Amino acid sequence: MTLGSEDAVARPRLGRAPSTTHAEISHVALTLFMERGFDQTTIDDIAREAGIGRRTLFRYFPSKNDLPWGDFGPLLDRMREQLSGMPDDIPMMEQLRIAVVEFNRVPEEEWPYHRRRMELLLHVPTLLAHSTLRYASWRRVVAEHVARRLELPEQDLIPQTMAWTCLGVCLAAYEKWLDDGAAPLLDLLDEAFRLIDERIDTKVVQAHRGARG
Amino acid sequence: MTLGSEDAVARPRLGRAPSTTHAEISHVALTLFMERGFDQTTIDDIAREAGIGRRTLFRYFPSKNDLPWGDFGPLLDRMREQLSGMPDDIPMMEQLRIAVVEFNRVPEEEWPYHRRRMELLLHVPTLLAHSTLRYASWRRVVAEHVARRLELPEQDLIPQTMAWTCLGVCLAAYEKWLDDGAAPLLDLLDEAFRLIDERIDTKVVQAHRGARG
DNA sequence: GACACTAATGACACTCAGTGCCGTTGGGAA
DNA sequence: TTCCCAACGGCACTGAGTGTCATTAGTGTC
Repeated sequence: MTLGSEDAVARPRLGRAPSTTHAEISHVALTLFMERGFDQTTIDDIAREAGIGRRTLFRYFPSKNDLPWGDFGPLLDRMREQLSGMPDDIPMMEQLRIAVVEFNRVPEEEWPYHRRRMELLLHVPTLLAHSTLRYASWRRVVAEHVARRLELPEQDLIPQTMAWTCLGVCLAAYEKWLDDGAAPLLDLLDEAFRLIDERIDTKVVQAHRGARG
Repeated sequence: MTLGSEDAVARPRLGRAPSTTHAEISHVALTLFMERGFDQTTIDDIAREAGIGRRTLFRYFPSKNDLPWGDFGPLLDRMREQLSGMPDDIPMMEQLRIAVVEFNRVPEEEWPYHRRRMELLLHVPTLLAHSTLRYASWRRVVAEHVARRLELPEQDLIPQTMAWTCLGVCLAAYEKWLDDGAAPLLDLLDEAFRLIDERIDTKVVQAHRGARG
């Protein structure tokens, strides 16, 4: 859930060079969004501030809602690879915990932007809604892994529900991170997954017991 | 997750009478969306077909994305009441199952529309995204109940995660319902909740055992 | 039946997101 | 230098959503 690296990978030396990067535009947008609010910032404001044409901005990002996200695809690929390369002798929940924590690791220079990013994504209704589409591909990665691991079809109830649960855990950890501001994100995520791993099989039992006793 | 009753409750007999209802507009919209596709249907198309002005349509629904939903608020209130009035001697997961099944009960005359509605909400990206905002209030109701029941703060990890899990279960059941088309929705929901209730405490253990053994 | 009150309606104008089109720009290769 | 090609940016257009305001149509009163 971070912005990812610059786009400068290895251009096949042909045609005019790009005049900017996803990261640069995203940073400008994040700053303006935090200053004026998401709805009060127009695409023209951002384009002007970034020193590019409005039309160009829409070539980098398909919509205003995508601006805070930066470049999401590569991160997802990395997580998929990491999960599929995970040794089988690790318990599933632990695999998921490790992969999720790793997925959320952000280069230090991105930290201030990452906080703004998540602040916006979780609290601006429009962005909250749009995020669903990103989360859907993320959940897919989790569901795939769980399905493979438990030898079930991906569409089965267990992998699907597990993916939703993982997403919920992550978002709860993010909320906490934004709230108290002191604890490092990765610690919170790690802790949350351990807690769920430990309690997920007892919380329902507790409820039963509480009801029966 | 249905459209709910007509708006004709008990108008305080003053001023001009409304010329239509949420349900009526929603039905017109659902029909057009299914015929031409969501993106290919404009607000003007719907207003014209419903025989009202474009401006009037926006007084009934705040956005195009809200058209399939109808009137959601009252349903949510009903579920909240039902959960809070639930006897304590019923296990929590069973309480949730009953409330969720009841929440999804739809009057028979709504059935054909309900199918279109869910088809759209789950498969049109824009609507899928927008639904998040509705789901958020739904999750809140679940989280509130779980928190009260387990005597935890609502913001705690367990209630939050439980709410996400319930949402995931519901959506998985809905997907299945749309897919095979034969089984009644309420049966699928009931079945899914029972399955999760039964397996949620073993699935992780299975994974552990599978890994260790 | 005329009048007053009030709420719903619809027409108009406006902002802004997003798209298609097309001529321009500038870096690398021949 | 010239050619090639991708990135750029301007322009015009569609469609969602909003603010404003005059009009319409019920209800109660005289």
